[in-house]
Amino acid sequence: MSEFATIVRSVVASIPAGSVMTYKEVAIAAGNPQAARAVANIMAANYDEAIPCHRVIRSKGGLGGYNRGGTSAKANILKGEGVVLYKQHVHF
DNA sequence: GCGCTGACTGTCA
DNA sequence: ATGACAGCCAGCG
Repeated sequence: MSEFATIVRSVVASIPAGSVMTYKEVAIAAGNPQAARAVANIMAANYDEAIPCHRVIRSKGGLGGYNRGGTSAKANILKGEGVVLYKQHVHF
């Protein structure tokens, strides 16, 4: 794996419960502000239980996707952690 | 090593 | 306010 992927995982794993980060923010934190797609790809292709991908959302507030139960499960988990959701979109 | 795909984003029409 | 287009990057066949 590349260093980028490692940093991305670390960043995502560092997101506290009740908080969320956008793919863009994660990409920036990983050192590549333009690599939002790559971040999403890493999440989708290399999911790990230690990596709370459900706390990573789209810049528009959409949940994006989830490879472990679907968007619905993702929304449910976020809501359970204290994130305010409104019809599957994060309420900033 | 090349080309396609995707849980994206921002801008233009 | 929607919809379409293009730019961007890493992973996989």
